[in-house]
Amino acid sequence: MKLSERKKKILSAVVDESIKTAEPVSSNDVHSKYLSEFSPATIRNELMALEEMGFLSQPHTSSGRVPTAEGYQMYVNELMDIKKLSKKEADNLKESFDTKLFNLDDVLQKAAKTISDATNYASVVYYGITGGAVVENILLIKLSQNNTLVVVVTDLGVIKEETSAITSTEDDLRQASKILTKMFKGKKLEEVEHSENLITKELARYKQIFDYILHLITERDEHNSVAVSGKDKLLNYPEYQDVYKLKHTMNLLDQKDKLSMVMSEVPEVEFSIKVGGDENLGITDCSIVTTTYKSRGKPIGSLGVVGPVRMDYGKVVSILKNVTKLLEDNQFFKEDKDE
Amino acid sequence: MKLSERKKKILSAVVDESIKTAEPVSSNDVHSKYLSEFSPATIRNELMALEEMGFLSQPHTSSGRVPTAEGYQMYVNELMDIKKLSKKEADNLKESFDTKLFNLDDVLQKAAKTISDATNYASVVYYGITGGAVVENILLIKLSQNNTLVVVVTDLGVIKEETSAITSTEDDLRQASKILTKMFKGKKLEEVEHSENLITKELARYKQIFDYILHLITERDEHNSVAVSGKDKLLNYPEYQDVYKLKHTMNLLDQKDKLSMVMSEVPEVEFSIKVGGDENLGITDCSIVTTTYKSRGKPIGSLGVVGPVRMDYGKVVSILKNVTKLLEDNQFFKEDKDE
DNA sequence: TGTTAGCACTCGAGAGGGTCGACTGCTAAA
DNA sequence: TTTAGCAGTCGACCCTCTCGAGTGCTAACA
Repeated sequence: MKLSERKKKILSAVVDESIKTAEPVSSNDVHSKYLSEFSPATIRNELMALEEMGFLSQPHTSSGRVPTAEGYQMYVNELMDIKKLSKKEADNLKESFDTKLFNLDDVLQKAAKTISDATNYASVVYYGITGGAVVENILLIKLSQNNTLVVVVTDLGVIKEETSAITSTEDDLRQASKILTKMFKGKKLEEVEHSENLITKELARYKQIFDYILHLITERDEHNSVAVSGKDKLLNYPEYQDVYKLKHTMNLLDQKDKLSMVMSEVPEVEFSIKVGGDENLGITDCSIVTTTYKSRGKPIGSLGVVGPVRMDYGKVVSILKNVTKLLEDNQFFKEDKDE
Repeated sequence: MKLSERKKKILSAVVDESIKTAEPVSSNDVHSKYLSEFSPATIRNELMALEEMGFLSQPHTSSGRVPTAEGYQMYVNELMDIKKLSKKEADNLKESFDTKLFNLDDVLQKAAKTISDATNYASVVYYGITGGAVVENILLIKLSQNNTLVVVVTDLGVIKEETSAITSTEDDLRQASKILTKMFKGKKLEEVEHSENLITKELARYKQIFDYILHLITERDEHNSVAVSGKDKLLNYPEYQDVYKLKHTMNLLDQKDKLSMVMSEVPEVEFSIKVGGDENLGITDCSIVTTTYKSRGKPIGSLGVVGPVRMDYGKVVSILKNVTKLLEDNQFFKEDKDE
């Protein structure tokens, strides 16, 4: 569907104004605030055409126009200009995303919070598209009689948890740590996950520990690979004054498995922008913008923003671009690590 | 203010019905659902008297009655019967509050989630009324070139965090760990917090590490001692269909410092029930039920529930009682620890 | 042929008015 | 002291009317 230059300008104007005011946009609004070179009557004719094409709709006969999902989609695909962040905004982002963290979950959570604070929408950060992390070390540390701290160090950071399930002696722990590290060093997490049949004779003693580590890695893969932040921010938008819709979108943000499905798709283009949700997944009344981040040239996870359909896509895309860069420059995702 | 037996029964009925239906209660409701031994006219007379006393109010002249904050307060102070949980409910609680965790933050978070899930309101768990935790061990573990895991083990569990700030050698770390453990073993966290002047000659080398541990302990005291769970549950109550009120209460649950103030008060009675919020702190449109939990006979923290004024106080109190018990029976809070 | 002024038309928002009925307060009898 | 009876109140709901923002159409204009 080809659009004339003028139609593009007018559609852009309507979308921009919609994003700003959350109200239907009249021909006069477009004329006075965006395109004074065309008279309201001309604009009206174009609006009619754009409505016919499915990009705009009227809440009722004598009201202004509102973009349809298709209208927004056209906007983000072809019309939108991505605002580059000002130096100050970029610096703020950088500062807030302090990269000193060395725990994968913490890094994800921090990235999510940074995005949410910068965009003022809810955000989702996902890790695990191809599970890029490689085991470097497995530590077992006795904390007290019944508690052992298990630390799995990977090249992408630390996964850890303490437990009371392991009651071995310190000597045993040291021994087990050595064997396990030797066994798994250099392997990807999902390789570890599927190595139940690897219990050798020498490892049989440490079956309890082995099982725990499998459990730890599996569990984190299933549950802990999605960080969500800023759900409450949705409260501020007029489209979510309707508590019913609010609940719908908030519920989505609580369903880690559904989020995983959305976030693990790797789009062909840099950004996937699902305007109005995803029919197949039963997601409505919101838009989802996602992009992937890489380590060693391969996508290993994704960043996303969830907000009203009337989202400031230009700003969101720009912020996601920045945070992707910050994340990829993080000591653990960078290709040329100084080790 | 003394109430006749009959007035007590009627006020109880009005409050119970209000909690159930969230609608004004008529004399007929009370008569038909609670007290058929009195005629509606009699009940009307009593309702008038109770209104005069300030326990009830009418949204408008010809409507039923709604309890005032004072009405609820009277109810919780003198009239309410605390439902004992059924065996099954108690078992469910116990099961969901699995005590295998050995990290203070995790335990608090788990307790908060247990309470929120059981009550269907938002919950807050606070630690630090008198800071009961005593240092047992300080571990410094090299994870990679730039990353050291710092673990502070106390008798109440683990406080830990990893950092890239410490770049000492493994030998140094081992040494520092020994010195620090010796120095702080048996001390309370707040004693550690105020020991900046303790840098001895032998410790001077490890100033970086020392500073980090102080930072770690101080920070957790300031920020990480409040666990909140179930904010979203508030969405389900009719009083929060008004997004403005919802925001107000959700904001409260985000302000950790304000929550700390509320949660660190040790009430004289077992339960503090603030009906309608707290004027001094600017908290309105919600009720807060709190109780303290103990370790070694001393209160060290508190559990709380935040919900609409029309809260099922009886159920909440009962659940809090149960969780307090579960928490105090946790391996780390128990007096007779098997160490 | 594309653009624009003029104008009749549409429809939601908001105000005003009327009915209904739930529930009250009062009165007077039991 | 309790209760039946009843008039009175007021919100909820519905209908109607008015107002005006914004449209679509037509005819004139560049």
